[in-house]
Parts: sequence; structure tokens; C-alpha cells
Amino acid sequence: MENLQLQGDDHDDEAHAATALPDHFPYFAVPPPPPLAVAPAASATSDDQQHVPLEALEAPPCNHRPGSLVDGPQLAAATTAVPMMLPAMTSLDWQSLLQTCLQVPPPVLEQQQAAAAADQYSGGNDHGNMQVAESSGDGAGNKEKQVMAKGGAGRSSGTKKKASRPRFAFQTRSDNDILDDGYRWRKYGQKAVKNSKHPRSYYRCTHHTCNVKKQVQRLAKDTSIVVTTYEGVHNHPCEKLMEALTPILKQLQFLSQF
DNA sequence: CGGCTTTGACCTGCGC
DNA sequence: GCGCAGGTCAAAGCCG
Repeated sequence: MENLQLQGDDHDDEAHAATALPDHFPYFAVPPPPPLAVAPAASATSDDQQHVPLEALEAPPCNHRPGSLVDGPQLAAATTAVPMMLPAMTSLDWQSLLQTCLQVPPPVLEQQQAAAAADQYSGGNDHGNMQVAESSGDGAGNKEKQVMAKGGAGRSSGTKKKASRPRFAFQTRSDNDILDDGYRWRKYGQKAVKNSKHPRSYYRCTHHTCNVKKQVQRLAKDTSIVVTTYEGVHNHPCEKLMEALTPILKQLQFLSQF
């Protein structure tokens, strides 16, 4: 995986926050304040996820120390998409990582956390090879629909607007459409996108209590770039990461006895 | 057989 | 009101 980015926009479809991240995942670096490298969404159409100019993708890697972890609101956001790459780290880093992985944010706090994250880090920078931003809409074409319980008619036909949820978009330069973020996803739809040869795929987290969704689409302008948009926050730990951490956790527990 | 993908149909919101 | 585009559903099929 290379040139990974996170992006998004806020309720007004305005580029709101961008956070450069280091090469090392799952580290989420606290960004310096340089200007946001997210393009205005004025031209948002069906291709509504192309908010980040391609120049940003070519930006040099950020030079933050890998240990500077995001905490608080961004931590919850970060847990929605942590690729399974475990760099070498100190014991202090382990504590932070465990905190990140084990955190299960209360659903009622999701929006506040995301909003706080967007506020705190609005501005972002273009020095990283990855960007992050919070979003609750994906442009003019976005409709936040409430998923209604199916009645006798069978098909959902809710008319209320679904409560907006935090959205985070990754841009990944990769041949592979699906980036392994450690969670299990079930595809539930695919749509052809206007002005794009590549369809948009819709996925839901397979965890029974989790309502997180993600969309995967290739950029029309640069088909080597995959845009993955996450909607919502996982309410369960990352399975793969927990799997990898379990033996280490046991070891830490054992050592802590002394 | 269970879980997942595919795919056409359906529904909603928005712009004209 | 109509057409378009995006998002979701659910039946059918595939696969391990």
C-alpha cells in the first residue's frame, strides 16, 4: 500500500479537516498546521469523492515521529480504519496502540468525536502521503437515508434522514481495490458511477452489532487511485488486530506480575 | 450449508 | 412533475 490518504468533508460538503499521517500504521500522527490540501467540493457531482487534488497524493512523506499518536476524538476515528501493519515500537507505543485498538466508543459520542476531531485538526497539511478528514456527506449526490426495519412490503422506504455519521475517505494508490483494514466486510451493492468507467462498490461490516459501511471506488481521473470511504465508527475491536495482539497482551500481563 | 458476491429492481432526493 | 443519479434491497448463484 502506498500513497495512502484520508479525506472527507463536513455537512456543508466543505473540505473540513485533513491530517497527514506517517508511513507507519497504525500510528496516526498529530499534524502540523500547514494549509489543507483538500480541494473545494464545488464541483462535486456523482464523482463526489474526488475532493483531494492529485498533487496531494504526490506530496512527500511527512516527517513526524511515528510515536506521536492521536488521542481523544481522532483516536476513535482512527480505529475505523487501521490497516494491519505493525511496525516495531517501544513499550510506550504499545500502550497507545492497545488503547487505540481496544477503544469502543459509545455510539452517542461518535458525532461529537468526529466533529471535535474535525475542529481540532481543521487545516491539516500536505506534507504527508496520507490525509484524513471527517465527513458526513459526499457531495451533491449524497443522500443520508435512514435504513428502516423492513415491514410486510419488504423493501425499506424510509423518508427520514438518517442521522449524519462521521465519514472518512482514504485515497490509496493501489492495483487492489480492497485494502485490508483488519475488519470483515460484506458487499451489498455496486453501482455504475456517472463519468467513470469504474463502478462504486458498497460494503457493510459483517459484525452483527456494527453498522459501519464503506464505499470503494476508483478515481475517474486516475484509475490507479482507489477511494475508500468509511461511514460510521466500529463498535467492536478490530478482529485481526486483536488476533495479532492477544499473545502479546498475555505476555504483558505475565510480565506485569513481576 | 453458510457466507459472500452479483445484479437488477426499487426507493429517495435533487435539479430543472 | 419528471428524469437522473446515488444508495439499498434481496433473490440467485457461487464457493469453500
